[in-house]
Amino acid sequence: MPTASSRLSRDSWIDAALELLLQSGPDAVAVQPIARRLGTTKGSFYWHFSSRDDLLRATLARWEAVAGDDLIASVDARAGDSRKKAETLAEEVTTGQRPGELLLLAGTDHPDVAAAVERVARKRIDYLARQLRSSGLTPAAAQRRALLVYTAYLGQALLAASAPGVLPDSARGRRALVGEMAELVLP
Amino acid sequence: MPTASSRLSRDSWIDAALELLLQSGPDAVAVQPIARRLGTTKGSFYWHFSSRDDLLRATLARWEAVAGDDLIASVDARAGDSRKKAETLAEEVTTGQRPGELLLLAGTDHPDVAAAVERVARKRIDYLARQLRSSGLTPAAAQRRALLVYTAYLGQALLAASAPGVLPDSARGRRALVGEMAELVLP
DNA sequence: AGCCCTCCGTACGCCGAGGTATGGACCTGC
DNA sequence: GCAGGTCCATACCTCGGCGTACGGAGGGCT
Repeated sequence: MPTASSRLSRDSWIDAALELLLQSGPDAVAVQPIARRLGTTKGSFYWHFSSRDDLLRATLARWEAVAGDDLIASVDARAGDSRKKAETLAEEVTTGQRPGELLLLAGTDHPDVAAAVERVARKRIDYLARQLRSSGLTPAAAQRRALLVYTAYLGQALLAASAPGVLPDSARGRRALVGEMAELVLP
Repeated sequence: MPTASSRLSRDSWIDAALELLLQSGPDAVAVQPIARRLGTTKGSFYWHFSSRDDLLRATLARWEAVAGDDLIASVDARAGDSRKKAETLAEEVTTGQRPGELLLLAGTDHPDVAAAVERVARKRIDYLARQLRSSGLTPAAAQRRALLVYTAYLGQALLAASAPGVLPDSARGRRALVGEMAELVLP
C-alpha cells in the first residue's frame, strides 16, 4: 500500500486490476477506482494503457496464466498419485475460487473474456482426464468423467459463493463430498 | 412491443425486469433501459415503485416463484418414475438456464439476492434428494448425492454459458452426460 | 547548465445511470 | 360538466464512469 517507488509501471496497474477482478468481477476493473487504490490518477493510467479495455485484456491474460498453467503446474508438482492429484485440483477449484472469478465464468458478452475462460477450462479438464486415464479409465470415459468431475466442482464453488447454507458446514464435510465424487467416478 | 393498453401496471414493469434479469443479470435491472423497452419514461416507473431497489426485490420474488416452486411443480407433473423426474429437472437446470440466472448464482453482495438464491437451491436439491430416496438410497446418501448431482448440473450450465466448446456439440451428447451422472449416482 | 524524454496531476467534456418536481392528460363519479 | 384521483411525460439535478488536453516535475545526457 505504500508509494512503492513513486513511479508506477504497467505491471503495477495489472496487479491491482487482477486483485479487483478476482474480488468483484470484470466490471470492477475500472480506471478511476484502481487509480485511487494506487494513490495516483488517470493521468498515469492513460500513459501506460490506451483504454480501459486495454487494461482488461492485459488483466485477463495474466489471469489466464495464473489460473490455468500456474495452478496446474503447482498441483502437479505436489506429491501423490493420479487420484490424489485430481482431488487436489478439485480442492483448489472449489475452495480456492475467488468470488469474482465466478462472475467471469458466469458468462459475459465480452469476447476476450469468453475466449480466456474457455482456454482455462479446457486445460483443467484435460489435466483431469489425464489423471483419470492414469487411473485406468479408457480415454473416452476419462474425458466424459473429467467433465463431470469438473462441473461438479464448479457447481460447488458456485453454491459456496451464493448459497453456502446448502453445503456442509465443515471443511471436512465439503472435502468428503469431493472424495465421494472421486469414488463414484473411478472404477 | 405494441402499446398494449397505453396504461402500465406494476406487473408490466416486473415482467420486463425479469426478462432482463434472466438475460443479462441483476445489473441489467435498470430503470431507464426498461422504460425505453416499454416505450415509456421514468415518470411512470416512480409512480409504481419507490426506487430501483424496490423493483429489484419484486423481480427477485417473482424469479423465486418461477425458478423454484413452479419449475419443480412442472417437472413433478410430468410422467415418469423418480429417476426420470430427477433427469428432467437436470435437463431443465442445464439447458433451460438463462444466461443472467448464472450471474445471480455467481454471487452478489446484495443480501436479498443471496437469500432468494439460497431458497431456490435448497428447494431443488431437496426435491432431487426425495427422488433419490424413492430410488432406494438412504436419506443421508440421497442428500449428499443430490448435492453432487445438482452441482454437476450447475457447473454444466456454467460451462455452457462461458465455454461451450468444452461440452459435447450435440444435444444428444449433453443428455448422455446427464444420463451418465444419474447412472453413477444410483446404486 | 541546458535539454529532452518519461511520467503523472489537473481540469475539462461527455454520457448514462438514479432520483425529484411539476404539470398535464385521461378516466371516473357525482 | 366538472372536480378529483390516477397515471405518465418533461425537465432538471447529482454522481461517477471513460477519455482527452495540457502543463509541469524530475532525472539522465551532453
